[in-house]
Amino acid sequence: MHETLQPTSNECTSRLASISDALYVIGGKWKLRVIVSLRENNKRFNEIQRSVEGISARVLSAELKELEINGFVKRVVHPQTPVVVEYQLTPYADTLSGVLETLSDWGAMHRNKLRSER
Amino acid sequence: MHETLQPTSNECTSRLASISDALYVIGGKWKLRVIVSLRENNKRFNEIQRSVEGISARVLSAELKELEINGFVKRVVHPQTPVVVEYQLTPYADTLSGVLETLSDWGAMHRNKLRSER
DNA sequence: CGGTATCCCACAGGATACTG
DNA sequence: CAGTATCCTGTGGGATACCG
Repeated sequence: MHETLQPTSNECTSRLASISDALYVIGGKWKLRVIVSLRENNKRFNEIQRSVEGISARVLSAELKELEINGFVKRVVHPQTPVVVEYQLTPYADTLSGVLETLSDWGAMHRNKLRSER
Repeated sequence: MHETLQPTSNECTSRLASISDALYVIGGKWKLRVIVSLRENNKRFNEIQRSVEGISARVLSAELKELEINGFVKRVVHPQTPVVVEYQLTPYADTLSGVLETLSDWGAMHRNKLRSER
């Protein structure tokens, strides 16, 4: 059961498909950033918008809807006055922890590499 | 040194930045797919194009250039006749292994989840 | 084969204004 | 605050043709 020295072509072809599957739901410019913001305990619409630099209300609204449809986010309305809306990550969103971790670790490493090169 | 139960807000803010850094170079529709294809030992232009479903020559050409600029790919010309061009992943591209692995694992898991739900 | 050149357009997404 | 509506632009990227 030795592994990962050099994956076979078939293994890699399926990797290509799996990567595509992943990118289909969490790809794009904003999805992961919004999720990370939610993990940061930004739960309110405007909080999220402020923390995700550059996203517009219209786009954030759309992204949150997609994330909800795909089971990552739950929209909770607290019927007080004034009404408070809260976005929560679902347990399913936690399955992304590994992805987020390796990606942000890599991003940090890459940034450091660039800095040290200049 | 316990960790990762609930990251602090600051840790997460920097995660947001790191994720953005990562997405800046490997985000977008094609970058990771092209890299995976190269790992699959597709080294020739047309091989890559055939394996990455849907990519056009123009776009693949542009992606390969960006990947080269960012240090993931090396373009090697073998001066035979006819000339053969080969694209190779650099050692630096290997630093993406973890990202690719978690992402494709997650993609496979997600696909299975969707299938079992229908 | 390994691309480049052109042309074109759908659509992601920004800006701004507005609403309950 | 939590969005929606409108309008508009940029550009990612497809199609096709062509070249050394």
